[in-house]
Amino acid sequence: MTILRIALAVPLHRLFDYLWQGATEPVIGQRVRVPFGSRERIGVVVEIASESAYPEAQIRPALAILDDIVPLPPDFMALCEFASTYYQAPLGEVIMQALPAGLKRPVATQRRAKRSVGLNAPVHPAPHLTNGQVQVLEELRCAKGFSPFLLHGVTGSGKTEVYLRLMQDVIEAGGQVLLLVPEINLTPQLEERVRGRFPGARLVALHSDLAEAARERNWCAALAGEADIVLGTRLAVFTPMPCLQLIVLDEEHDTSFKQQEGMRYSARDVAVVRASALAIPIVLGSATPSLETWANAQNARYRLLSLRERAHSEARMPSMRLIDTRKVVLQEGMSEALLQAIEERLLKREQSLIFLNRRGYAPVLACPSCGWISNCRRCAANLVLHLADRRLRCHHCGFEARVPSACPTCGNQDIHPFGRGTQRLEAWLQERFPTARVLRVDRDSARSRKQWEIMLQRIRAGEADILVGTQMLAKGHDFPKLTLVGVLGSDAALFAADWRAPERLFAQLMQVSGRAGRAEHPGEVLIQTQYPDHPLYRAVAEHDYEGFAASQLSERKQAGFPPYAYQAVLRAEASAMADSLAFLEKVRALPLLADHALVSVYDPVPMRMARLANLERAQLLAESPSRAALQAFLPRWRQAIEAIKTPARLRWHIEVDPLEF
DNA sequence: AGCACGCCGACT
DNA sequence: GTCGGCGTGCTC
Repeated sequence: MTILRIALAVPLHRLFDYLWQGATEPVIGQRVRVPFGSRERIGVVVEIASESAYPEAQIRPALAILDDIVPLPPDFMALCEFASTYYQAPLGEVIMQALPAGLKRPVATQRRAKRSVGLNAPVHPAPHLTNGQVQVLEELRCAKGFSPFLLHGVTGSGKTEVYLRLMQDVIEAGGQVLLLVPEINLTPQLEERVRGRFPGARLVALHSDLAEAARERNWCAALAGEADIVLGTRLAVFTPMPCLQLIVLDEEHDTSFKQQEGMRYSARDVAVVRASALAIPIVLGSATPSLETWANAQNARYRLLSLRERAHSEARMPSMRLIDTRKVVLQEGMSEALLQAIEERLLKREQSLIFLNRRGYAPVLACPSCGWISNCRRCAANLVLHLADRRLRCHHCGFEARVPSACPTCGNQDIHPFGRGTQRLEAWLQERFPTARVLRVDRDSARSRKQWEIMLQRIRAGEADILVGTQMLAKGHDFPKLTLVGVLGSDAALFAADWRAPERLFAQLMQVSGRAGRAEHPGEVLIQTQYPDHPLYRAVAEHDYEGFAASQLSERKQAGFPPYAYQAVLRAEASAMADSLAFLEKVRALPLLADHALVSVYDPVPMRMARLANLERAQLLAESPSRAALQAFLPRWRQAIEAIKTPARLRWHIEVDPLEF
């Protein structure tokens, strides 16, 4: 008797046994079509056994073993098993989320083995390396077996060139490379640059924007070993690659590497585990590494490599100025110094960027006579005024309403927008500098990837003088004519309840500063703040990541926060907060905590965004100074929670290593 | 998660 | 009299 133990995409932490009566010999990692309940499903063979613990009469025969693709390789299966255990996610869901949609459907759709057309990218010659790059490469090339590296280098220091050289070695030796980038960075520019350097190699992209057929084609090319380079976002960390010999993860601090739905994994952490299991090198790159990664570099778990200078020796670091807004008169939130700096750029036909991380016209609409403010009825959040299309919008759930002409509570016609967003700033700047071409770049003006591409091109071509943008504009783009960056409204993050906010603010400010002045033009950064003496701003002004990181890490150590503690949260959501909290109280009272002395479980608390899309959310934090202790606790905890009878319509999930609370 | 089965309210 | 609401339980 041949029993196939099958992983299916259901939220159950178990495998399903099926009888195999076919002529072919089954192999672990093959896809199978099986009857499941009243319908058919695709699953993956995880184990092959000669008997089953399940009542024999209830075992159904598997319908077919699918051989349209080669079996998923053992290292892929092992990676999924790791993720399943580490993140407390059912193995079937982990495996199936890694497959393209077409391979999960039980009805066989027509698949054409069409080769993706290699775009004829212009060939880019390899530039000359700086001394720093040469040194770093020398060290990287000595790597044997599992070697995690942190490549720390300021914007423009030439990290990408280092990746490309390293990739070249691997490709020439016949290996595959996995190049992971944050969502926003996956632009045709990067793809073209990589293609241009390896005209003979096959590069495939894997990200969520890809059409289903293209994604499947690319994924299959990776699995078949035909793709030399896989360039992808977080989901690509699970791409099966039989000859994988190098992983590069750029902008490792970027939070888009964290999956926020379903299995909430960190693609960066999974990538490191994958490299470790395969005994291959992995390079994490960043100008502002996450504190977790920095701590790993400090304690020598990762090897730290630094690029200290910009690759164009004539391109100096931008000069940084903090403008104390307590002492100056502001016009629409802008200081005279900043306005003057913009004016100068206009005269010199250079570009300015005003960074304001707040979309819309104004963050809230309010009635001064009765105190009404525009609230989302589904969330604990304000409705943001978007004057461009006269709508009030919730940035959390997407709820929209038209702008009322009078206060809905008291009828007062004199309601006002409060605060400032990018739209308001754009309008004002256009009025203030009537001959300048003002371009706003945020998620509203650059809705699709296509629109975003067009905007990037226009900026690069010098078709805009003043850019007003959110963090969209901060990340990894080269604007040769941009020499001034102004930062507005960043003080709020200094005092946010979220203890990771300073880390994010620092990274954001360094990143946006990096937009100023590349190539031959020196850059200038003006940060408007009421706290010019705050240590975070001082560190930013001095380009002092290391000092900032050291002080943050010592604070974290003092407070017992990650990376000096390991965390998992249990989150519950229901239509009433009382239900969510009551459920978590029940979990809190579970007796098994006594067995896990090194694990603490705190009291249930409402989440920071307590109400989202009509769901009231609360959470319970589990914490331990030992990752092993937490990992031992989690499966037992999860099982005990599963046994609790949950009130109707209450949903819960566990998130390991949460980034937000 | 689906999807069936099952038991109570307003409709042709 | 039935269509359908979503609570409950099961899936090898």
